[in-house]
Amino acid sequence: MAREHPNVLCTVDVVLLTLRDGDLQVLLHRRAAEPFAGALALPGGYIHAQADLDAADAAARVLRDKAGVRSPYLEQLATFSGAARDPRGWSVSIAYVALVPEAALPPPAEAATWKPVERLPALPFDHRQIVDHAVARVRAKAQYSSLPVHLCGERFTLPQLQAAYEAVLGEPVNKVSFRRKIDELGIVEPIDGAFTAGGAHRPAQLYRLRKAFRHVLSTSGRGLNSGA
Amino acid sequence: MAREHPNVLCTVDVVLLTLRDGDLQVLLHRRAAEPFAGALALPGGYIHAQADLDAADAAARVLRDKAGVRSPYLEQLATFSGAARDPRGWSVSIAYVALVPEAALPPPAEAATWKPVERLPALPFDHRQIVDHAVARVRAKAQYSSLPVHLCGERFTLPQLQAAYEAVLGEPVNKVSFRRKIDELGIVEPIDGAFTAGGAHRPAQLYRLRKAFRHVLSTSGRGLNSGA
DNA sequence: GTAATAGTGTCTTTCAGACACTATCCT
DNA sequence: AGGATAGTGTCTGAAAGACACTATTAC
Repeated sequence: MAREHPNVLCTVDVVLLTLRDGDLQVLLHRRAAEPFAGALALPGGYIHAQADLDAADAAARVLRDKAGVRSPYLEQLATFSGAARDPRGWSVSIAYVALVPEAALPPPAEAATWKPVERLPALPFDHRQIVDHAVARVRAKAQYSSLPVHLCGERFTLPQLQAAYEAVLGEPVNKVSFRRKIDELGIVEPIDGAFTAGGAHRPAQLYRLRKAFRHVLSTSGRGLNSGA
Repeated sequence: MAREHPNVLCTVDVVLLTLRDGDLQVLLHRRAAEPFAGALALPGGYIHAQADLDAADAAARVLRDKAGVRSPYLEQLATFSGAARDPRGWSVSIAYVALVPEAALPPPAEAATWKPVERLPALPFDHRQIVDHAVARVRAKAQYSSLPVHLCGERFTLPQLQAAYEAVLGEPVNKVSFRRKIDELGIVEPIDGAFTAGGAHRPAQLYRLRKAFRHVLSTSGRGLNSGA
């Protein structure tokens, strides 16, 4: 039975997003192999049935191997499929979105580049569509959930977190409303006695994610992110 | 290259939902083949690379063949994968949610049964998880979009539409707020001069979906459904 | 002191739910 | 007339944004 339908290529692709220079940026990887060898594309690869527990595991492996990133926020985005999207044949790509703070990134590998999602180069396959889909998802979830915290480091101030929301949403947000919202979401807590220092101004309270919200590996969609 | 990773089973499964007796119900299909022959499960099947354009097309084919349903509202749900979910081996199931009005259903085939999503029998594979995921998705989208209109027929009254929302959400909704919301969503229009008749009470205005919102075949996630 | 950013108190506007009323059919 | 459901006008309370104020640092 299983041998009757072997001719579908099963892959994962990952849209890894971070905040650089105030922009939401995506990691692109220069393809070594055909098709589209030499072109910038999303990091991705075949599912390894022998090694991967499931598709999320495969996506995590791709992130480790191609971006040097471990245990980021990882969420299933959607699956792109069909006869036309890959010249090698009928293919399935299970796409994931991953968020990492810039500080958690390793020194950039030579085959990899960051590009702002608003100024993307031409991408092979349907990768442009996948990135757009990812950005739309992250934007939508920023409206009602705490998703953008995963773009901040382990310790962050509320103004930094607000800047992360603003970068994702692409527009300024009201400070008072923002703090009210973060407060009711209840997903961050002040670090006792920890403040920023150095600026010629009042120091800011440092916060961290509450324990229950660290290491999120949601299967997909609306997860545990204390949505409204 | 393609021949190196052939051992992943590619399938689609469909959670077909409708409104029966005031309940949200899901179509279950009695399996003819092993594994789990004779058990009730979600309608699904292998992707046919020769015949299907993409996974959504495969899902539509499954719905035609196993439920006799044509061109319903069809939306990608999520993809379930891994070594453990199917005894035949490492598998990928691209799951879809479909909504149909009860009136658009053909006479029930003998291998198929409807079950309320709140009183499901035991299901094989991870189908229980898939159904729960689908119900959660439909509930979430009912909060801010016009999704439940696809459970109503071609012509419907606002009280009927409200009942559809209430069945999906599992709780009563405020009549005034409901009508305000439907009005701002702007996705339905009154049918000029068409009213219900027969009851011992005031007739209700009949509505229909606006042209732009018919035949939705969203790839996934938050689509064209005029979300808020 | 001033400049700069952090953090809060409060007013106003906007929106959702509650309630009550009117409208229109049938018997 | 009276019962039943459809549809609307309006009040009220909650939540979101605007604005202005206080707080704490460096110089």
